[in-house]
Amino acid sequence: MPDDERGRTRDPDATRARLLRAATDEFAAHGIAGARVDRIGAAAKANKALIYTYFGNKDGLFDAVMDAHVTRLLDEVPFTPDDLPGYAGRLFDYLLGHPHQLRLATWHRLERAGTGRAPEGLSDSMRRKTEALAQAARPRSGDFAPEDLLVFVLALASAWTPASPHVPPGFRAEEAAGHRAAVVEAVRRLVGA
Amino acid sequence: MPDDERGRTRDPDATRARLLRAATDEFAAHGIAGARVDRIGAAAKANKALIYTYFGNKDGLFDAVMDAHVTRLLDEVPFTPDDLPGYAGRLFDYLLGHPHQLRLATWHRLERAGTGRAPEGLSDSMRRKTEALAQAARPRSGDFAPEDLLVFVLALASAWTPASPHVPPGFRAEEAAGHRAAVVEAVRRLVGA
DNA sequence: CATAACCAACTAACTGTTCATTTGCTTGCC
DNA sequence: GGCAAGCAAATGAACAGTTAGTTGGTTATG
Repeated sequence: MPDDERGRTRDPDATRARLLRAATDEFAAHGIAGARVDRIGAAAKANKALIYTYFGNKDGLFDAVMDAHVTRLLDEVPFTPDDLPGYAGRLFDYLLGHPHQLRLATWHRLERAGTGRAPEGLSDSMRRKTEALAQAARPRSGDFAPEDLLVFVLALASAWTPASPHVPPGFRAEEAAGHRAAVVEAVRRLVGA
Repeated sequence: MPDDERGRTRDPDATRARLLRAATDEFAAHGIAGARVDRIGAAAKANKALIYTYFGNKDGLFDAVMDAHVTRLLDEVPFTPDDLPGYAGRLFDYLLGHPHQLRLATWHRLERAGTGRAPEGLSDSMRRKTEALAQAARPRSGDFAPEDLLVFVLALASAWTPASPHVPPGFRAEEAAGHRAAVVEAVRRLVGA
């Protein structure tokens, strides 16, 4: 007879997962420096000391959160170098459906800039994407360099996301469909429809 | 005979300015939660108590930093609704020359999202820009909504900035000229050259 | 002298991290 | 089946270092 979220019996995997979920919310909301270990433990209904047995320390916990999110994103939004507008649209959808994603990525950029520690598989993924773009058949000359094109597509897809520096405060989800269409059209013009 | 940065005599304006400059570096580097009041005082060669007499508290100091930077940006990069590629290029230049700008803006987005307190003149400026775009003569139908166009231009101009979530680690300034040209060309395609 | 600028020292609260101890599950044995 | 040993999981309380903010006095300036 389950009475609350905490599992009836001892279950390290479930506890780990609960900590990770709570940490995701906390880090997405407050960043690394602003996150509080106490709050994470309380939200996960677990003792905060478990954070140190499972993840080493606060930074290790953040890394674990980042790795999980990057992996999931790369997994669920496959890159399609021959259909960049479609890719931008799907990335837009994903970011809209997972508001933590871009906030976490931005915190990571700001707070972990110098440390060298990058989320697992991210730089590999960027390299693969760039190479795929370089080899993709693109007819017209005077086209963008692969690096520029990739960065532009990512920037456009995330331009309307609430974590972006440019989105005005009163952003409403009902208008998302219109913005999505605009993003797709913008990328279409970039690649020369 | 000046021996260090601190003015020979008492000079409240200079002290205020020194505090503001030190706070800019500290906040740009570590954000609000990560910034340390002691470090700011030390870097400004002023007593940290002066922060509280001049700016109220840590948050007030951050607001002052943000206001100054937003004002300067809006002042030095005039908006030209009829020449969006040129505007994007000039904005790109400004962000490249003032690396603190986008970092501060991003910190503000992340840490001050809900508080309502926006940098002075920013939302006004966004509204004016949107209206200017709406009234600007653009021939072709099927064009972007003014809000979309503005957000896209800003996103593209800041896409290659080190504070962006998408820029790979090994970004070198020598390649900036090429990226600048790509940004201008991208905006040109958006508006339909 | 009167006022404003400035400073050193202080404080109360908080934070990440550790650790000795307890709790409950599993396993081998009778 | 019943039992006790062994062990990982979980806990509560504390530690040692930091932090934003304050205060009372000192010093230059007009």
